[in-house]
Amino acid sequence: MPINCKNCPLRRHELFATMSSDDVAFMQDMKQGEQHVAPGTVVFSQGDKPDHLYTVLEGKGLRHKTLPDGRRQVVNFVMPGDFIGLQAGVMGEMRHAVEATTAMTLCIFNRSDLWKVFQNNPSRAYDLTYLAAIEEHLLGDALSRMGQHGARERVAWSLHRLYRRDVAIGAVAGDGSISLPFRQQDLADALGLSLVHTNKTLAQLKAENVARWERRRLFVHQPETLAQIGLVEQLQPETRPLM
Amino acid sequence: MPINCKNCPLRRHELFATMSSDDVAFMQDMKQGEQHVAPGTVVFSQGDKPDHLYTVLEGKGLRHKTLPDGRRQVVNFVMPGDFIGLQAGVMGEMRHAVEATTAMTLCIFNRSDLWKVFQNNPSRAYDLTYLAAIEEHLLGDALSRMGQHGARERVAWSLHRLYRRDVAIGAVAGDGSISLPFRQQDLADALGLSLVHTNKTLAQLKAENVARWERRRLFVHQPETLAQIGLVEQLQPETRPLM
DNA sequence: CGTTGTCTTGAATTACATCAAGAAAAGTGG
DNA sequence: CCACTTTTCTTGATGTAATTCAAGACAACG
Repeated sequence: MPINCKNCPLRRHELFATMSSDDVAFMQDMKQGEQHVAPGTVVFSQGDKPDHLYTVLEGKGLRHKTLPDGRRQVVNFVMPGDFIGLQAGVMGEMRHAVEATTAMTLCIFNRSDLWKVFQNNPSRAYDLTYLAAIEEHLLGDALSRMGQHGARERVAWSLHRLYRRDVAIGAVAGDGSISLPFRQQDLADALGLSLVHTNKTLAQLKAENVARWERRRLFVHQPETLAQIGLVEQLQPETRPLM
Repeated sequence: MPINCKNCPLRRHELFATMSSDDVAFMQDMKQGEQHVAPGTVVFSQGDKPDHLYTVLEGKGLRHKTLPDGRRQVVNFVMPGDFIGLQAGVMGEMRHAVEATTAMTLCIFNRSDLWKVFQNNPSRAYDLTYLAAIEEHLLGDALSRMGQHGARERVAWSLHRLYRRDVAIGAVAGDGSISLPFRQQDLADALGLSLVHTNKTLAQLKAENVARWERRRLFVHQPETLAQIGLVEQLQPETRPLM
C-alpha cells in the first residue's frame, strides 16, 4: 500500500519547501507507485536512458561516475527526499550511476510525464529547475573543497554535511547517531583520497573525540568542532523542493 | 544597436539547439537590451541577488567561489553562449561570482521575467532546466577529474575542453589558436593545483609539442594527443540550449 | 622607463599515495 | 550455532607528486 502524497512523512520536515495542495494532488496523480530495492541494487547505470524517475522515500545510496580509465568518483550521497534521474530525464541519458546502499523505497514517476509538468504545472516545473540548481550548487561546493583543502578539512566537511542533512529530516537515533551505511572506500572515492589516508584521518577525528564512525553509524560528538575543522560557514537553513 | 535574436550569430552554430521561431520571438520580447562590460568587471558577486540575468554574447570570463578561509576555486570558465545568473534567479542568490576577463557583451533579461517563462513558455522553461542539468554534469565531470587524476591529466583535460568549446562556436583563428585570456593562476585555481606546478605541467606539454599557451592564446598542435593525455572519452557532439 | 603583474625555474618540504600484512567484522553454508 | 570465506578496516613503512619557498626574467602598463 503506497503512501499517499498528502500524508508523505517527508513533507513534514522543514528541509522541504511547502507545497500547495494543488501541487500535492498533481504529484499524487503522477505517482506511478512505489518500488522497493535491495541493498546493492543499481538503480541507474551510467549511460542509461531510463523510463522512470524517482523520489527517494527511504534508504541511502551513492551517485558515482566511472571514468574512462576505470577509476570511480562518488559524486554525491543519496538521501531520502532526493529526486533521482532528472539529469537523464532532461538530457536523455544518465551521466552517473545511482546505487542503493541500503534497502530503498522509491516513489515512481514516468519520464514521459516530465514534459507534462512543464506544460501543465509551472510551479512544479520551477521546482525541477530549483532542484537542478541546488545540485549544481552542491557540486560546486564539493569541487571547491576538493580543490582547495586538505584531507582533514575534506573529511570533516563531508561528515558534517551528511550529519546536517540527517538532522534536518529528523533521522537521528536516540544515541545521537545517524545511519551512514557506506564503506570508508566510498568516502575516499567521494573526496578523492586514498582509502588508507581516509582511514587515518577518520582515526584522528575519533581520537580527538570529534566524531566516530563505526558499524555503519556516525556519532558526532562535537558538531561545531567538526564544522570548524571542515570550514563550514554559518549557513541559513536551506529548503529544497520535494518531488 | 542591439542584435536582434533572430539574427543572433551564436544561433548558427551546431553547438546550440535549434529554437522554434516562436521561441525566438519570445526571447526577443524578454530581451531588455545589451550591456558591455570592461575586462575585470565583476558581473555577479558571491551572495548577490541580482535583478538581471545574462546570456554571454561575446567575451570570456570566470566563475569562482571564495571559500570561508579566503582561498579561491574557479568553478568554470564562462564562454559565449553561456547563460549566467540562473542559480541566483532560481535559488535567490549567487553562490559564486562571475567576472569578465575580457570585454564582454551581455544580453540582458529581467530576473522577474523568469517566472513568466515558466508560466507562458514550457519549452523555454524546459531548456532552463536543461541548462542547469548540463551545468551539473560539467561540474560532476570536473569533480571526477580533480578527485581521480594527476596534474598532467587535469591540465590536458581542461585545455582540451576549452579548445573543443571554441572550435564548436567557430572561434578559431587562422593560425589554429583560440583565445584563452586567463592567467596560469586561474587555471591553477580551477584545477586545484599550485601556480608553480601548473606552470611546470604546461611547460611539459609545450616541450612535447602538444599544446602551447602564451600571450593569452592557446595553440593545440596535437588535439587528440591532448585528448589522450586528458583521458577524454569519445563524446558525441553535445548541443545545449541558448537563452 | 620605471613599476607592477605574470611567468619561469630550481631547491626544500610535505601531504598524500602506494605497498604490505594483519585484525576485525560481516557474510555463507553446513 | 559454529567453521570458513570474504570483505572491510587498521596500522606501519616507503615512495612520490605536488606544495611551498625563493628569486630572477619577462611582459604589460601607465
